Amino acid sequence: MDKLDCMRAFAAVAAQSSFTSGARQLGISTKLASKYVARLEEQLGAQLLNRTTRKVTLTDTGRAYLERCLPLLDQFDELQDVVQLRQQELAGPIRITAPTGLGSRELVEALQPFQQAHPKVMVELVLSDRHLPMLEEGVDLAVRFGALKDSTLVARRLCSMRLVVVASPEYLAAEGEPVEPEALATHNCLLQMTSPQPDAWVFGKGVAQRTVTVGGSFRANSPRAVAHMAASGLGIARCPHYTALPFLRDGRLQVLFEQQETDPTTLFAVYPSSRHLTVRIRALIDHLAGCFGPG
Amino acid sequence: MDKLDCMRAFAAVAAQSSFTSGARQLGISTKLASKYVARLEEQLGAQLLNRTTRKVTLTDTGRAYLERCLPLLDQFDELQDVVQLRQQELAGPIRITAPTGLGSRELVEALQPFQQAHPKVMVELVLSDRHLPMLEEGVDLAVRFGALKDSTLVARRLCSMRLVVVASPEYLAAEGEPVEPEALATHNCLLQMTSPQPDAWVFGKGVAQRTVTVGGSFRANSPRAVAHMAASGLGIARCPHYTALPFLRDGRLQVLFEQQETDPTTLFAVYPSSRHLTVRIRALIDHLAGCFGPG
DNA sequence: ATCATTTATGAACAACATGTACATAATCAT
DNA sequence: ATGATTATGTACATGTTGTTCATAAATGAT
Repeated sequence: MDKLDCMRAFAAVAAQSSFTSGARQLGISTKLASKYVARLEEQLGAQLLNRTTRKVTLTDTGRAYLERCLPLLDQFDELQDVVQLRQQELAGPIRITAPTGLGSRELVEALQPFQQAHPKVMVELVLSDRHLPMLEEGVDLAVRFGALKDSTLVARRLCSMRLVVVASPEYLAAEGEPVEPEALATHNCLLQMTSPQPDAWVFGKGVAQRTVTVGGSFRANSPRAVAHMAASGLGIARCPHYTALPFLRDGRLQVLFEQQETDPTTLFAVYPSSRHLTVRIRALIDHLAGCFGPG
Repeated sequence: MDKLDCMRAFAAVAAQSSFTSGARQLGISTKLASKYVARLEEQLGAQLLNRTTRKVTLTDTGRAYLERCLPLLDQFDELQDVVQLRQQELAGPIRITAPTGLGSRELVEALQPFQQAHPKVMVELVLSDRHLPMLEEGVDLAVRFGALKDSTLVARRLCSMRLVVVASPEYLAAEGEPVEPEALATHNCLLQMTSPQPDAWVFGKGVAQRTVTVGGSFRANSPRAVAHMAASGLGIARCPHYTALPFLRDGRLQVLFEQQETDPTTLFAVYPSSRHLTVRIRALIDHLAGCFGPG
C-alpha cells in the first residue's frame, strides 16, 4: 500500500466529503479508499475524518493535514513531469568522445547537421586517443574503431572503413616497391599513433590473415599528418582510405598490397547499456548511423 | 513497494555513491536498495544512476531528480512530525456542550481547574438543551444526563445525581401535603424544561417504578429558577438534589416522597468512538471523571 | 598480469499484503 | 416505518515483497 496513494485517497474523500465520490474520482473502489484512509490514520496515529454511513467531515487534525499534503502531492506530480519532459525533450548536453584522427573533420561534418536540426542540444566533442572511462568522465557516447570491451556498454556499428598502405612514386623509385607485406620490415614505415595498434599492420583475411610488425623514423597522432608525410616521399604509411583519397586522386600517393587488404575496420558508436537512454542520445546515435552507414 | 521508500533509497545511495553504504544507512539490505532504485527508474522511465560493481554515479537526470526529491522528503518528515505533535500536545481547542441547567455553575467549576492547569487548551462551552449532532456542530465532548443513542459515540459515566421533589412548608400548609405521588395530578407542579421529559416524573425502582404526568402554572429552563419559585411557595418542583440543597439547609424547602425516589440519573461524558482521540480530549474526560466521580 | 576481495544484481521462493467481492450495519430521505 | 445508499467488516485468490544464495564483474593489491 503506497503512502502517496493513501494521501491521494484522503485528499479526494475530503474534497468530496464522501468515500463513494472520492473513490470514483480516483477510479478505485469505495472499500479500497476506506482502507487507504484507515491506513493513513493508523500510520499517523490520528483521526483525519469523522464518518457516519452518509456523512464525512474533516477533524481539526485532518484539516491541518490536508492543507499540507495537497501542495506535497502537487509537487510530486510536478517532479514526475519534470523527469518525463527531460527524458522526452530533444535538448540538453551530449558529451561525445572520438579519437583525434577521426574527430577533426569527418565526425564534425556529421555532427553539424544534427546540431543544426536540434539547436537545443549542446554537443561537446572530446577528442582523445585514450579509452576514457565513460562513466567517470561523464561521457554519453564514444565513437571508436573497435568495440570497447565493457559489459556496461553496447556498441552500435556505424560503418566499415578501409585501411590502406600508401607510398609516393618518388619513395618507391628510390627504395624499390615491396612485393610482399613482409618486406615492410626493411622500409621506413610511418606510424599513425591514434590507431589501437599503430605498429601491427594486418594483412589478408580469414586463415590467410597475418600481422607484420613495422617501424620507422616518423610517427604522429594524426592520420592526415602521416598521409601528408608519405606523400612528401619520406616513407610508407597506413591510414584510412578516406584520409588518403585527395593524394590518391592527384597521383601523389599510390596504394600498395591492394590484393592483400585485410577486413576493413569497423566504426562503432558506444554507449551505456541502459534501458533509459534519453531521447537526444538515441537520436544522435541514429543520426550517426545514417551519416556513416550505407546510403 | 512504497514510492517514498524508493525515493529515500535513491537519495541515500546517491549521497553515499554506493548501494552498500546507502542501504546500511537506511537499515535495509543492499539487494532491497537495488530493487527500490530500479523500481523508481522504471516508474520514471529514466536512468538515475550509472553503476558498475564498485562505482555508482548520478546521471544528469538523476542529479536533477535528487535536487527536487530531497526537499520533498524533508517536507514529508515535517508533515508527519506536525501531526504527531498536534496529537500529543495538551493544547488547542475543545468544544464542549452541556445542558443549560448543568453548565451554569457545576460544570464551570469543574472546567476551571483544568483550564488553569492547561493554559494552552482553549475550552468553548456551548450550553444547549438540544441534542446537538456532534459531528456537524464540531463538538468534541458532550456532558449529558443519559447516554446518547449513537453508534459512533461512546459514553463515559461521570457520576450519579439524585432528582428530588420539593415544596415549601408554606405551600404544604395551604394545599396539604400529598401522601402518594399520584396526588401530584391535583397540585401546581413547576416544570424544569431542560430535563429530557419535564412533565414525566418517575418514582420507585424496579418493578414498582411508575411515572406520574404533572403540570402547573410555571415552567423554566433552569433547575435553579424552579427551585427558587418552589421555595417562594408557588408550587412543587423536581430538580437535582444539589440545586435544592441551599434551600433545604435553611428550611425553605423540604423533600417529598423520600422513600419512593427512583434511580438517580447518570451524568455522562459523550465523545466520538475514535481510536485516535487527541491527548487534550482524553485529558479532559479523565479530569471530569475525577471531578464528578467518587472521591 | 594475475588473483583476491568487494560490490551490484539475477533468480528463486516462502511469507505476507493487496485489492476485490460479498455481506452487514447504520444513516438519511421519503 | 421502510427503502435506498453508504461505509466498512470479513474472507480469500492473487500478486508483491523482502530475503537468501549465487553469480558476474570491477577494482585494488601483489
